[in-house]
Amino acid sequence: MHCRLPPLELQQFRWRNSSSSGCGEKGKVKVRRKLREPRFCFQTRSEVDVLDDGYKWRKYGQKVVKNSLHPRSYYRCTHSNCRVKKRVERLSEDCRMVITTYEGRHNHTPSEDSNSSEHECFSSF
DNA sequence: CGAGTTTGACCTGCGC
DNA sequence: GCGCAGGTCAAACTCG
Repeated sequence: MHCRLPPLELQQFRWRNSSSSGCGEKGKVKVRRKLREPRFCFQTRSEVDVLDDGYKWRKYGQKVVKNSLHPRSYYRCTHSNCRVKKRVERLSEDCRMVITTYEGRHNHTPSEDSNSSEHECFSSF
């Protein structure tokens, strides 16, 4: 049963408001929502960081967290209409164990497009 | 040439 | 109020 939820849920999501000084043209100072999308945490034991779930992910950041001795990777769905994000963290105790946290829901079919694989059996938050 | 990856800088929230 | 930790973006670089 690798469905245990790590203490990641304690973290809150915040969006950076484009309040770049000097860029008065921005105007979009309104916060991008506190992000109320569901989250799906998965703990998988794999040698690879990214699991090919059928979607295309683009890495947009990497940070080292104190909780883990390994850096955490941040991925984003390449689809323009899909703002789903994925967080991949490696356990310090088990470098073979990776925690994949999905944020949001895909509003499109996987890149394969072979069939609408409704593998959304994720525990709806 | 384009998409994707990498790395650093910057910002925000929370704890002390 | 300040410092720390975590998260995101943007510019530059690389590979296909």
